[in-house]
Amino acid sequence: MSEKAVARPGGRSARVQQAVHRAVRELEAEGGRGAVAVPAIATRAGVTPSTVYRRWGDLATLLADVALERLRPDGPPADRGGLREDLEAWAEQFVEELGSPAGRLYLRDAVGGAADEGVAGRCSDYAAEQLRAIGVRAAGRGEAVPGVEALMDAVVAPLVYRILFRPDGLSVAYAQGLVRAALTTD
Amino acid sequence: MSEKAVARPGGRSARVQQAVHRAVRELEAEGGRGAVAVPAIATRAGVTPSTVYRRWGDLATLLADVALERLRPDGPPADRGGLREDLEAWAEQFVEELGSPAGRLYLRDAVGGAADEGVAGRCSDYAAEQLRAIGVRAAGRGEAVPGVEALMDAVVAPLVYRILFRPDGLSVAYAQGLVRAALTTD
DNA sequence: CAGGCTAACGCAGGATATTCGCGTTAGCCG
DNA sequence: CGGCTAACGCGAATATCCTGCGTTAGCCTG
Repeated sequence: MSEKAVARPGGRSARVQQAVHRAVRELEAEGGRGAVAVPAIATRAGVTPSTVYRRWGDLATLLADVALERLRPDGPPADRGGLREDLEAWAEQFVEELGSPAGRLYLRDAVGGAADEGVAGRCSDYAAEQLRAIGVRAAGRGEAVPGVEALMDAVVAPLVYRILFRPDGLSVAYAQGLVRAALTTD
Repeated sequence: MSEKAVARPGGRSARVQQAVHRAVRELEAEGGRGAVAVPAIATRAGVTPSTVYRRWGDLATLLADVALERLRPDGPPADRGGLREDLEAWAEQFVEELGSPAGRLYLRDAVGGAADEGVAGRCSDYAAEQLRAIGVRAAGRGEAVPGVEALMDAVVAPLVYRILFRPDGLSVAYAQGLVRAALTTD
């Protein structure tokens, strides 16, 4: 199932996973996507290639796993005092993190994980969870909040679509426009 | 049905491309994604693997090329007499063609083409062109039409996002709901 | 704190896939 | 009809991927 919950959290498995993930990130940072190959990863992580193939199956699945880790939110979304401000701040960070060529690569890796179909779904769950937290906070302030599904359709989906299919038509201003439209058409 | 613009349209290059594309489709239909490998493709197409590698670079790029061909619209969008009806029909066909596991694969291939970044963009252009045609037709009838960009955000992006990231939350009814929301919030 | 138990690993060898140089060919063009 | 060039075929070298089998790390029971 999930690579996150390993059978023996403190043991060798966890060390190997950390070393391999780290090797992937380092190799990608140093030599770009072309330098990321299983034998090179294994060598840098201090394991044999067969270990990598056994754990992850193939390179695409490993990349999806690494991408999922990079896409996981660091913490709860920033609190700027109001629903609109919170959503705008969140969307701005989203664009800045994933709108870059590197960020686009992570998204592509998350989608491309062949064997582990659930990676993309969990990636989407991250965004939904952040939006839900913002909504709960706003509701606690007495604000009227749109549903998470509506926000996913109105904000997240257009942002992700443009990142993956139309990288040129993306900007912070565009993201903020999506947020405002989502809040006014309710 | 128009073939990709090659240097020598009627010559050997075009024949090789057709044979290779066809081999990819056949192998995928017969043995699934696992059966699609460059040597097998080359053998079936009657060429050598080196030809495939020289033309497309790697398997991901070739798959993106094939996916682009399958994603190309067959013709102008169906005319059902009204803007809302046309959009609903188009969205329904979109969901039925790309919401299947096979359709999802095409979309992923189009996104995954590494060297040829433009494939995803052209795929997006196909959708924009279809929506533009529907809009022009509606305008000719005197209807008020939303802009193509608005429709891309309100209809195409949510559909594609769900296909790639949340395959479970997809249905024709959902697509029609997107169309209606896009037409009422204007 | 010993000893068993099992998932995960290392190693080695083979199968498959990718890259490259070099000679050849198809088909456009004067 | 004959030259020119992009594209192809062939074959070898390299790299990557897969699998079986023995070994080890670390949890668990007593």
